[in-house]
Amino acid sequence: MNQSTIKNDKDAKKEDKIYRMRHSMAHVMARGVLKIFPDAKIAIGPPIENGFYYDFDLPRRLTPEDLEEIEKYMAETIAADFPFRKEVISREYALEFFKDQDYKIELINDLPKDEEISLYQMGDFIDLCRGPHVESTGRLNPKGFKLLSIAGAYWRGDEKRPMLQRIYGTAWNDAKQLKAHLEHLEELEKRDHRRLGKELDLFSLHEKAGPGLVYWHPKGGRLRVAVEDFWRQEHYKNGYEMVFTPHVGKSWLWETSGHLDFYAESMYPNMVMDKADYYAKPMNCPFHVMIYNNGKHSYRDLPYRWAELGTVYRYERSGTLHGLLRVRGFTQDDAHLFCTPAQMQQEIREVLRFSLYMLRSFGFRDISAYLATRPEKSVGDPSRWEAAQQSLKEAIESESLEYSLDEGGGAFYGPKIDLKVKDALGRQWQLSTIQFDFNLPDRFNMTFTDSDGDEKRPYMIHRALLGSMERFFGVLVEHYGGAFPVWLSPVQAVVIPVAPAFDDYAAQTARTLQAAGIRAEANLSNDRMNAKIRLHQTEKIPYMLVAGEREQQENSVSIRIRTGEKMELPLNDAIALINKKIADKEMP
RNA sequence: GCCUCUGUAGCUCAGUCGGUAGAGCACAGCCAUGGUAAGGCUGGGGUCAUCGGUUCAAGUCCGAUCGGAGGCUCCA
Repeated sequence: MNQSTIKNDKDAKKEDKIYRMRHSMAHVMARGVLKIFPDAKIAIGPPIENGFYYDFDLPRRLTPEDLEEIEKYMAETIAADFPFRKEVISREYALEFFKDQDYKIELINDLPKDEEISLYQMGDFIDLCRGPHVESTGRLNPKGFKLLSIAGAYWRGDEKRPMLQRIYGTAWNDAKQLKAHLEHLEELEKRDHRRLGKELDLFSLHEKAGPGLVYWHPKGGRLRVAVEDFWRQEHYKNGYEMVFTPHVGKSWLWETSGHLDFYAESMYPNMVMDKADYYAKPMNCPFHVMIYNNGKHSYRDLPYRWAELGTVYRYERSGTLHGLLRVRGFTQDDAHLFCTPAQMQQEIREVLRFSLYMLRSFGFRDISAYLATRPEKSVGDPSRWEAAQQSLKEAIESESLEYSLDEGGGAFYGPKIDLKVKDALGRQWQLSTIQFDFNLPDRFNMTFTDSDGDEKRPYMIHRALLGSMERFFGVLVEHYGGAFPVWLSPVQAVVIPVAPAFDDYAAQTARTLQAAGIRAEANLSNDRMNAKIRLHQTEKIPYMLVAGEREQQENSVSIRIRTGEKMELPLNDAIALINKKIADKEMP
C-alpha cells in the first residue's frame, strides 16, 4: 500500500518547532487580551495551520482597534523576554487556581484521571497548558505575526454551548515568511471565484430570487457548454448512454428509496398536487432505477452505464452557503453503473481510469484517492461489501494512485473512492466520487436474469466525475484565476481594428474565425485601440487580433497573446494555431 | 441555525456634528481616434436592503426583518 508519504524526522522537528512557536504566540496574545479585559474568561488557544487562535468570553464585542492594541501588548510581551515556566500541579490545586475560569474548570474535569496537569507561566500570565512552549517570549519574532480576524466560535464547537469570541492570528519565523503568507492570502482573494465571477461576468446569485441558486450568464454559459460538450463526447466514447429524468417525483419514490426516512431534512419540502406529495429531487439515483426496473434484464445486456447531467435541489443551512461551492441547486455529472458480479472489477477499473482522464483533461495533475470502507452500521451482504472494497482497492493500485484509507468511513449503503485534486495554489478539492450502493437495489428489488436462469441482484455504482457543474466551475475559476486554457475561454479571440476604417475587415475576420469554430468577436465600439486592448486584457481573452491596413492587404492578423507576446501571421495560420491550442486543451 | 462584521448608482466605494446624496468605472449622446494596457465633453441613472421607532429633521441614532462576508474543536 503506497499511502501518503510519512514526513521524515527533520521535517517533523521543524514542524514541531513552528507549532511550539505558534502555541506560545497564542499565550502571548491571551496575555494582551487580559491586559485589556482583566475579567475575561479564557477558553482554549491552540496552534493551527499558519498560526494560532484563542477563544475568549469577553464583556463586550471586540473591534479591529482592539486587535491593534492587543498586538501592541504582544510586542511588549515579546520584548520583555519572559521565560515560559512549566509547573506540574495537583488536580485539586488546579481546580482551586482556576476557580473563576469556568472553561478551564470544565477542561480540568474532563482530563483523564491519570493525566499530568501542568501550568505554564509567562510573565504575569498563567495558563493551564500541556505545552510545549518556546523557552522565553524573546524567542518569538515580533515582526513575524499578525492578528487577522475576530470570529464567533461555540465553546467546544457545540452550537448549544456559549458563543465565544475567537481571535485568529498568523505567525511565522520571520517577517519575510509573514509577508509571503499575507501575499498568498491576497492571491486567494484575487482568485476568489465570486469576485472573478462578477469581474468576468460569468454568473450571479440573487438573494431576492432565492439564495444558493445559480444564474449562469452567457460567458459562464459558454464555458459550461464547452465542459458539457466534452463531457458528453467522452461519455459516449466510454460506452455510456445519456438519460434524462424528471426534476420531481411523488412520495412513493422517495419512500421506497428511503430518502424520506433518512434524508428528508436535506430535501426541499413537498409540493401538493392532485392530493399527492411531490418532492424536488435531491439525487438522481431513484430515477435511473425506475428506468432499469422498466423491463427485464439479461446478464447478456449488462453492464449499463447511464449518465445524466441531473439538476438536484438540496436544503443547505443558510450559513453554509458559499458562492458556487456550496449551493442549494446544482447539476451533478451523474452516472449509474449496473453490472453483474463478474463485471464489477472491470467496471470499477474503467470508471476510475475515466475519472482520472477527465480530471487531467482540465489541468489537474495532482490527484489523490481516499478509500472509505464499511462502517459499523451498514446494509447489504458483508461478502458483497468485501468484494466491492477489494475491487476499489485493486483499481486504485492498478492506477498507482496515492491513497489513504478511511476504515469504516463509508456510507451505510456502500464503500467508495473519493478523488481529490490539488489546484494551482495547493488547495485540495474533492471532485470525483465512485460509490457502491447496496441499498437501492434491495429497496427497489432490482434484478437481472443470470446465465443459470436465476434472478440475481445487480451491482449498482454511483459516480460523479466532476462532482457538480457549479462547484467544478468554481474550482476551475480559482484554479486558473480566470485565465482559462483556450478551449474553456468564453471568448477565445477578439478582433480589434486599429481605426474605424478597418471595422469591416475586423468584422469579416471575426466571421471567418467563427466559421472555423472559434469563439471570436470583433470589437467595433468607439473606444480607441489602446482602450480595447486594455479592456480585453483585463478580461483575460487568450488572443487579440489587431487588424489594420497591412493586415487587410495581406489577409493577415497581428496577434497579441494574453501573455503579452506578439506575432504576425496569415489569417489561415492564425486559425490553425488557435484551433490546435483548442484541440490540445492548452494555454494560449 | 448561532456569533461577529456588513448592506449607499450596474460595479468599487466616499458621505464630517443628524440638516433631503457624491466620485471613479460602466452606460447613452456628441466630438476625436492609424499600431499593442484607459482620448475628451455632455448626460441619464438612487424608495441610501426592507419595515418600524426617536427627532422639527434620519443614509447617519435605536429596534426588528431579509441578504452578504468571515467563523462555529486542528480539543489545555
